[in-house]
Amino acid sequence: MNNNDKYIHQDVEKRIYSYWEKNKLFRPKKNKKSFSIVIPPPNVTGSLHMGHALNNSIQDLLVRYHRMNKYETLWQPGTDHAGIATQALVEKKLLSQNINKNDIGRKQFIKKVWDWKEDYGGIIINQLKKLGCSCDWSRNAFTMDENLSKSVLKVFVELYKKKLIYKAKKLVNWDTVLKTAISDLEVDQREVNSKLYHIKYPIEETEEFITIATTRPETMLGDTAVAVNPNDKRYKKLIGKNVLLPLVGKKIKIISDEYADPEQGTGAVKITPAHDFNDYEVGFRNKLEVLNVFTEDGKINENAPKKYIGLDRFVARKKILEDLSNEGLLVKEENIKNKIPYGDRSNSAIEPFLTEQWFVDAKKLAIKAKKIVKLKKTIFFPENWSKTYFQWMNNIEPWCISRQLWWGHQIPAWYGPDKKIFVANNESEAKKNAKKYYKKEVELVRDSDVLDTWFSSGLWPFATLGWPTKNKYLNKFYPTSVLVTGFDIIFFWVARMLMFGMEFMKKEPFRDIYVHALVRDEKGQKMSKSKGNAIDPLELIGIYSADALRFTLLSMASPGRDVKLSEDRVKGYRNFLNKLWNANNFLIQNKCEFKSTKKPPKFKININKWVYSELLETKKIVAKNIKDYRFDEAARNAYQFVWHSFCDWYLEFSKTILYSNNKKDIIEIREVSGFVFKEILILMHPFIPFVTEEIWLKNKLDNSGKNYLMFSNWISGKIKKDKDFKEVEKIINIISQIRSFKNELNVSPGSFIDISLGKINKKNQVFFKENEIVLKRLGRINNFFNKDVNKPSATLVMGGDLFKLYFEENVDLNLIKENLISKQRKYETEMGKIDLRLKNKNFVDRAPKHIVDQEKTNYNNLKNNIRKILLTIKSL
RNA sequence: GGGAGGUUAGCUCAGCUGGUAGAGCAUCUGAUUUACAUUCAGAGGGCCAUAGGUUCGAGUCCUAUACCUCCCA
Repeated sequence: MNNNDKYIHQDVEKRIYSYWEKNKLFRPKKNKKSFSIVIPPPNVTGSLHMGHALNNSIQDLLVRYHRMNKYETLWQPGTDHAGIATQALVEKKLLSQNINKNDIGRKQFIKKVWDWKEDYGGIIINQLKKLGCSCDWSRNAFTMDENLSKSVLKVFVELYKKKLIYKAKKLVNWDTVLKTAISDLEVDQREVNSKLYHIKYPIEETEEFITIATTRPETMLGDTAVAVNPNDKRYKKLIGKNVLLPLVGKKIKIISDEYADPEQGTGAVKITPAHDFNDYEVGFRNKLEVLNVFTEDGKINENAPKKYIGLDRFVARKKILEDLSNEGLLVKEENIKNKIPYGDRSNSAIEPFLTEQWFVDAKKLAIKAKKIVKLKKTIFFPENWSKTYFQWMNNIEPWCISRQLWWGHQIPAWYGPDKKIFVANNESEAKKNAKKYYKKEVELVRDSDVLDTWFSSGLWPFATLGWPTKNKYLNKFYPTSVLVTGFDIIFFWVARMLMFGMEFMKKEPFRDIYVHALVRDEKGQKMSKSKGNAIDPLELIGIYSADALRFTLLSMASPGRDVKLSEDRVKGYRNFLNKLWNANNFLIQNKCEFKSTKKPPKFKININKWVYSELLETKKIVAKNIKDYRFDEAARNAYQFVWHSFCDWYLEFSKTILYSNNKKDIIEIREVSGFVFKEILILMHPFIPFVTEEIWLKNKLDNSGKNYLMFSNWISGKIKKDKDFKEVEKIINIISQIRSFKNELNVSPGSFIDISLGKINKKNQVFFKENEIVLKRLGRINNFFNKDVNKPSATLVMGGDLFKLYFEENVDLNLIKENLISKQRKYETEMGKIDLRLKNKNFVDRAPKHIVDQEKTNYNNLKNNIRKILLTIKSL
């Protein structure tokens, strides 16, 4: 065998991909029905990880399947601008060149970001291509593109007009490293080991103290009250009195509020409205002063006593504890576990921080978005995710959308001299409105903040299709057919697309939402770079091929399960590609005919009927499983058919004819095997596009570009399981039994046997004669005897008939006996079970008739088998 | 605290509206002039987490319990 016949995926993938691109095969091709998917836009700074690989393998399967089957298919690709991540990355890069972004200014900085994007923003796109993704790259979108930016402005302006966007001064989650507000979804609550400090606050005009417990003593500088529960007897008499705030020296009141939990800590809590969400509420109810003692980068500000000003919050904590201890006010420290909010980008502790920000009234937008799912116009797969969705939507909070960054969509709000807000699509429009309002020209200042990246991603399903401009794409492809995504962004992204889609398109953005699992390592650990257990998909592609990786991920994508990826699986599916490749080699060597025709050749040989029927059945079940989003099942069905039915059985059967002198039959086999194999390429293409395309082109099935695999429809037809089909099933059964029997008797599998047909019925005799060649070759049988001969033999019971087998080598009679006896026992216990069932009157009366009949038949068959076994044992 | 999911062969997982427990990998035994050693044939391996219940019949439905994973507060 020469090397040209090996499948070397490294040589193939690049060439095949550029062939697809060159022929513009990823663009939608006109058709009646339409199918569309928008890609979950990967972060422009990102690189392909296993989650992407799974997510996009699924999408590509769906897209290729529909594209092949008469759908005008669009897979809309793109990336998002990842405000914080990208800004941080470019900032860091500039700093390494000793450039501070504040020195070059906003405009220059943004230019630098665009430069960076030009150079590196395409990395993940190229990686998706390596995976084989058939996105329409001519439509590649970016959330900062002109068109998308226009949509963002329009949405902002309209929501503002509808009062669904507003500006407010509130406590927000503040990232002190990135110096920006973030939304509550971007906050990670992490359990950490902390200390609970018990601190005595002296009560005014007494010698007494009230002891409060806190994990954050540094915030006491901003305390404006101490709260106790109104029902807490211990503290009842103290309500209304003042305490002297230690270290600060000012008087604050002891108030009563339900928020104080008598069971927690000491039952008395310090209230710091500016630095705690709960305290803020308490402060609001009790009209307390809101005193901010932090700066935007987490240092103590000038509202605190002088000695603490400028200290970092954690340094201040230490210092304050020291000072309290010196004054004898620190009662005790308790080790506890509690949850600390962390920013998911900066990994730093998040501060509740009082600022003015822009908010979306998510509660109102959620109404229609909930309804559409409730009405099942949009359906989650697996359905259970809708519960998660509703739970979040029912408790949705205002969404903080402003970010104190430069990179992103700058908020289209301008301020007049008196801070009056003018929201408009552009500056001149804002100016016009201002002039109307002030009755003269005034200087306007634009809001310097940008919008949350998810705000623009929320418009993805229609903005990428050209909205707000009306166009045929939007008409054709919105609502999109299905969204394929991980459950971790149901809130971040899916819910927001549903809200915006319903508000602006009045229609759901997608019919189905397929939620897939997370990819974990083989031990079930979440993959992460920091743990070092991340498997790089590109590395696997390099070693085992993109097809192998895709097939692995698809076959493991069971609903509701995490995907635990092990390299062995990928290896196994690489072997599968090799199998396919070699089957093709075999067909070529045997001059099988590859024709692009859709019409199957005429055939009458039983194995041809059998394989054709199996093919139709496989296509049907695979198509059904794809429709049901059961990619694991679909992959299994396809694998089973190709490897076992086609390669292991059919091709082996076919050799009996191909190597014979029967010219007519040889021609039929050549036609049918070529036809079925061509259909296998079509069947497998959505799963393993590269190798199938390579074989397709190698066999010139493309008809010089007139017949693209990518647009070849799947075959369908009536599955016929006639007499011939059943005959082949029987052949398989008999051969398997002979092989198994030999094994049990320690007879070498390569040896030949003779079989006596002497005592079997006429029907079976005819069957054996008719399928003589096949049975002889695959069953390794030399002769069929018409009568029993006088030679040592073993008896095999197959399908209720007794066959005498004569071996070349000596077989231990005891072994045969043991074998038969053990079989007999097995049958007997089985019979016992059935007998018990049949004697149960309740069963016979109540179970459906066909079940009872089935049991009876089984019983009789077993009985018959045992009878024959006993006969044989006797004869030994 | 609220919610979701999981527990089936050594490992990773299927198992639909209840009707004799399956696959891949791994293991073991064997094969080899053959399209493929990235191969082929065969075998062993299961109290379906536990305890109740419904049912003629439960891996499957119901109720508890235990342990694991995740989400929200």
